[in-house]
Amino acid sequence: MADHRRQFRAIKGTRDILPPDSALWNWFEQTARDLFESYNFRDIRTPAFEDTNLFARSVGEETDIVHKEMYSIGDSLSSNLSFARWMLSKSHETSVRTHDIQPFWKSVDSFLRACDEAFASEEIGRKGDDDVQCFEKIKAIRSEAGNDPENTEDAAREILSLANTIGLHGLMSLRPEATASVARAYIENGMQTLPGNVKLYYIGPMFRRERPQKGRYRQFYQIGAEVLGQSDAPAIDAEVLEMLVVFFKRVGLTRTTLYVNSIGCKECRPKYVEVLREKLREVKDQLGPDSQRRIDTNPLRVLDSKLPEEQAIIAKLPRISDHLCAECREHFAKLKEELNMRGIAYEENWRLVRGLDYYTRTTFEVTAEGLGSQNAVCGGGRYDGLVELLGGPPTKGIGFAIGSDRAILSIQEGGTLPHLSGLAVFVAWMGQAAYPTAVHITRKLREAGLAVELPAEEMKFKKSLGLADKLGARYALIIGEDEVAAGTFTLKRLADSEQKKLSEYELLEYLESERRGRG
RNA sequence: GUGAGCGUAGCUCAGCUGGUAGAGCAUCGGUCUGUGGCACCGAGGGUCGCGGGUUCAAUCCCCGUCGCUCACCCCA
Repeated sequence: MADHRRQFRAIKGTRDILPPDSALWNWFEQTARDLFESYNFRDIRTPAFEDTNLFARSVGEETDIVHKEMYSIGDSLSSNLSFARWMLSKSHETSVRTHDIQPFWKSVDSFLRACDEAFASEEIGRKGDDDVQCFEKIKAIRSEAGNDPENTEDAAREILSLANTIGLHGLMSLRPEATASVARAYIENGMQTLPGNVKLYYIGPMFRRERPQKGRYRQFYQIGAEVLGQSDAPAIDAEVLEMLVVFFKRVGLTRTTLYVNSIGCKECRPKYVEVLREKLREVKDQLGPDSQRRIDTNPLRVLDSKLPEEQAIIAKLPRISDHLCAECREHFAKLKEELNMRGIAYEENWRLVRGLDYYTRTTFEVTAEGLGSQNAVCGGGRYDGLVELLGGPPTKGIGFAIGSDRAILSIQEGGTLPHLSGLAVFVAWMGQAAYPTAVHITRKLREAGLAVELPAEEMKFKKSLGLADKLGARYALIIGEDEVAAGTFTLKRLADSEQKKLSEYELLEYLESERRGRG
């Protein structure tokens, strides 16, 4: 018996994309394919899940993104360990709030015990050397910190980050993005030996364990492109941006804005971050609690703050454009020249930053209308450090990812919707004598590439036409006694009721040319 | 993790200081056995998200819970 209370429903943050929306999605993705191929990008399909460490390393292991925001499966160590780690981060939060470090040390001890047990279990063969090293390190820090209460804060943070890396061996995660996967595939398949720059694109679902909100899902879809190779010529960046702009134009997403910035390289950015941090400390008491926290954790993110009362302060902060090294400044200037030459409209946004270390120089973002606070439909940038970070040869890279969910939402909320052709022909047959003819001609029409609906059961003629109308068919093909006797078909155009008698040959000719006319 | 708003038919919603439910659209059938869109008539479809409390009586009031939505945090 069906129990309404226990009906299955899509998991939080996931959804069904149904017709007719799914046709819009297919068109959206096909438009990307066609366009990207014309820029000589090629499709790459990587697995939907990968070694957790791939994502952990690319995203920076010190962040808690790994444990909070990814879907991970197959933990080879005991769930005890996961629980102990969770307790550890909880008690750290509490310690920070209450300024009482004692509960944290207790959690550290029970975490170490959990490690001991996990290492000693039958799964010991699967633990990594890294795990043991981290384990020993935590032990060392823990005993040291007891003697030096000055540094407990730093020690705690280090322990947390070490703890987060233990037990990741054999752990797999659903991909939260695809750049790391593409970089991994590039390395694994020796693609650096391919001629020229390697230009790849991908289309598919990604997974992040975030609270859903407007345009934000736990399973969401991205269309991305990456250029990997030896060159970091600004023209590559410009071509990627051109392709992006053309894409948004082609899908009718007109009210978009492209923001561009340069965040320097590993030489100049750290210096800027320090300058920024210094300045932020000076104005600390004028900032909200979130921004105050970011001064230490991620000063660049302060620039992102949306709080109205902070805007005036942020406007006076030092800008990275004044702190770029000569090479980066040159690269950015050339990029802007290229964009102008290509007639690409953009806005320079010095507050557009990316937090992760492997990002270099060019960053960009596209925002669209009608999306509430989640208005970015595309983000990207240069990541010259990533491939090497993942153990590959020194390689330059740039790429972007378009959030399809949001982009399509924006199209639906004010863009120009494409006219997507649906059902071409509804075969309105009546009388068993007409049925074999109906089956035959239906197959012929389908072979010619037309979408055809053939009712499985005989219907009253009026119903038949009514259904044809409701299904949105462009034509009704009428086959009854008269047609069978005369060996012809009656084709009725539903839009204007125009009707003509045709032979099979004429019918196929007519409908095929009509189809070609529709593109 | 935090906050706010909302849960009544497939969809959009109504429901009066509390008297165990309605409309429009959609679906199906009929008027209508060779001509759709219109009109008219009819039908199916609901333990009013779930649990508890107050009450003679709860869709309505109270508490809890689950779900959805939006925003914050985060955003690779």
